[in-house]
Amino acid sequence: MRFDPHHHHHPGPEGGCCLGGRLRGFLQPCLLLLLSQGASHGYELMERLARDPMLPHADPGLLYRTLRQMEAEGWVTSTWDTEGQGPARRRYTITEEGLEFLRVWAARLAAMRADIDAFLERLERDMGARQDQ
Amino acid sequence: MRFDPHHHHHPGPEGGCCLGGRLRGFLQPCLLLLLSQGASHGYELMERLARDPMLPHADPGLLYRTLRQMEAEGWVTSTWDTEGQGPARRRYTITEEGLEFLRVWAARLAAMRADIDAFLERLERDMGARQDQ
DNA sequence: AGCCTATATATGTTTTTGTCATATATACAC
DNA sequence: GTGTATATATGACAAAAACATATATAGGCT
Repeated sequence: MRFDPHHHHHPGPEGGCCLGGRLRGFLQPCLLLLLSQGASHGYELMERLARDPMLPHADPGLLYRTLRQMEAEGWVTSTWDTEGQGPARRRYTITEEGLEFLRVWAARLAAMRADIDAFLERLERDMGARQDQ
Repeated sequence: MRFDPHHHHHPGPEGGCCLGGRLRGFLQPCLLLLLSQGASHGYELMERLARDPMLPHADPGLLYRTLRQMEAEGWVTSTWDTEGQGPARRRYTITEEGLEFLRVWAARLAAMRADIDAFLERLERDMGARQDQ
């Protein structure tokens, strides 16, 4: 079966992380997380994202562009890989700066989690009070 | 002292929620939360956001446009308020649909929180393993 | 009257991010 | 050859946010 990016339709609550599309720039740490486990190329990263229930699906256009941007930023480096069958792959490797950026994202996410908690608590209190009326 | 939207510069970790700007469309539930506590107008909402350490600061342009959008969506209604001194205010009142939308956001935030947890846990495991090498 | 500040709303432009569609090329199976 | 899988890339567009600016009312001060 061909990998079809148009079979996206977020199948519901069963699988797929809901942060993609909502949390700005979240694709970058997701790609860095995968690359921290070993070098890879765009098509494979796309498949790994699609298979992984903890990570959001990515549009191919966005994915390839994001990888190029990350290279420009210095988070990854790339080399052409012509070994193996099929068309040439651009093989991406994470850099030390990329790992550092991933740690920055971790701190950012922890802070966001705290903010979400505070917001939800307040909402619950307010909405609860509203029902009591 | 005049209310200056350009004194934004996110003063650091001391105050202000970091979700603004990162979480797409988050301004809407923030405004609805404030409006659920009573009708208000744009300028006042802006000041309340700026004062509230749990909510993100909003650019005036974005805030007024967002309020008009929310009215088009049916989450709020507005009437001109010419009482009191100064220029006329557009007074916004939350609707039943607005409250419902706020509940939808609550569910969305809870799901995002869970996804952040999962991501951070995995990151910690992976980065921990990397250090052990 | 003229000027400044506070109050209040609104529009215009640009950047970033994400979505959707499409183009291009290699290689293998039939 | 035709079709499918693999692989990368670009173009057009939409939404949200950031940044800049425009407009108007009203009160205080000189």
